[in-house]
Amino acid sequence: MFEDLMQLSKTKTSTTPQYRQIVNSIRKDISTGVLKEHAPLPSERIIAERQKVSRMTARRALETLELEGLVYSEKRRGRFVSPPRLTYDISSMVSLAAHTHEHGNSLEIDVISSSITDAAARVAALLGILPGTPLYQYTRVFRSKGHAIFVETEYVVASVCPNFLSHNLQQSTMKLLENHHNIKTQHGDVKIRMRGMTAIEAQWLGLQENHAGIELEQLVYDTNNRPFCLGYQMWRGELAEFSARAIVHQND
Amino acid sequence: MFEDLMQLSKTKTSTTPQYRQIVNSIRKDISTGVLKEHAPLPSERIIAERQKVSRMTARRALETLELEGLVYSEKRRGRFVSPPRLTYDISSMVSLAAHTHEHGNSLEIDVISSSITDAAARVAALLGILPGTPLYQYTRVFRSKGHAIFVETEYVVASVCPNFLSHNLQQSTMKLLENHHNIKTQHGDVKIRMRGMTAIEAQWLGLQENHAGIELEQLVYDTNNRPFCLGYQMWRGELAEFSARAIVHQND
DNA sequence: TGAGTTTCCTGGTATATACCAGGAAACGAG
DNA sequence: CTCGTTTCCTGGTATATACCAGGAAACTCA
Repeated sequence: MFEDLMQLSKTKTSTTPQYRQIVNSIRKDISTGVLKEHAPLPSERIIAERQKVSRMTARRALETLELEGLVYSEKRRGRFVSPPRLTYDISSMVSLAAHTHEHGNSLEIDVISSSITDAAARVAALLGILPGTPLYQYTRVFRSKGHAIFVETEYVVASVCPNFLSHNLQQSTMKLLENHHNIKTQHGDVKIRMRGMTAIEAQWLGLQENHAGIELEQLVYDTNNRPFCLGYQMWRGELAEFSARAIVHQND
Repeated sequence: MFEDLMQLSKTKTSTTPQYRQIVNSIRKDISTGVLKEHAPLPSERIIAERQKVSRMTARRALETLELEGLVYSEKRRGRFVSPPRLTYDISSMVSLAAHTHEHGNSLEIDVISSSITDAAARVAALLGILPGTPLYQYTRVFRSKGHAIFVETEYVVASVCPNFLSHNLQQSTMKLLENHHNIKTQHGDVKIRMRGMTAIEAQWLGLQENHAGIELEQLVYDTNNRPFCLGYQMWRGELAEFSARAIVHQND
């Protein structure tokens, strides 16, 4: 199945570590299209055998490719070539679903859970409400062509949108709130940071624990300048790209 | 030196992998302040001995903490506790140096290299100029309290700012261009993505190759809506946090 | 004292081996 | 043909060992 791969001339005399030579060879196969997106990579054992290295060395090579973002692994299924990144424009807070639809990539949304809860201290502080205030809370996984991209958990102040959970959550929250509850979004404060995934996040996305990810925290304000929605998105780091426009001087 | 650490009761019968138990114990030491920022962690060999595991298992634990961003390693010097993240506001494209100064963290700037070059194809395309057009190019490392935070390479169209390199580059580029060349920044298009560091980037920051980082690409436009500066910042992923404000509806 | 060398300790690379758990495909019986 | 079992293959965890290269501190000689 991989007869054409791994035939590189691994220079024994080189000072480049063996695992890095394997990395370079696979990287080349990916960039030249020999290995296409979502294609399975040869297993650790196969690489070890072909390249005449120990399995641990082959493993190190594959883990390096994961770190670089060229490869992702699904728990005990194998490793695969990462597809191109999906750009998320944080300046326009329109629905990502709508946005990608325009560009030909449809996004599927799985609702993992939804409930009404009491605000925890940290969430309450950000939303400017008292701890214990009722909130709608729901978690959704976003996929493209069946492949999970990110998982999102949102908290919406319950008082502003009665019966929120009776709606179909497989759509943009901002549009839903605008259409059904007359809440218009004014702006959102966004924070972006990198971190390893928790066990549960990795499970939602079908990845292994500690997969590198990018967390996007969104605090959304209505036209009264009051925060009404707090969201946390956890993106697969190798798939995410965020774009924004920073305005410095108004050009009149 | 670490007598007080690592005295956890590693539950042999638990299904939690041993290396994860070590991770949890160290994580706790960090969150409770037993290990403070930039404090050295026990070495792989020490942990192996103390915890009665093989060195490779201890190593795995430490690498997991690096993935989580709680720990960073300097090549062959050891591993250290990561300091809190530094937030960079991409909405206001004021100098990061000025911004952090207000908040009490001064930033040191090391100019690694500076020169005048011809625009490569990719750079030219983004700047909307012809390949081969003269550009000023310089690379700077930004540090806080002696610790490297990110490295930046910028390309500035040479025709708009003669003798650019004669200025002291240890300051904000935007302010320098505004003060000395009358170029006012109108806006910037920013892209943020995660990726492993290249060998040279890791070297600049004193980290090991493939350290997880966040790349920030900035294309800066003047008040004539013409791009004049392209910058790439490579941040240590565990130290970076980016904030932005997305405007949806104008509130008049 | 001060400059050069030596020694120790760090992580980096690498091998060979072992067993486990879970996904998936092949197989086999109804 | 379909449902359940078995078997194979995947990565995940873990050990014990070996040698290398480079940072840093100690040590030593002028």
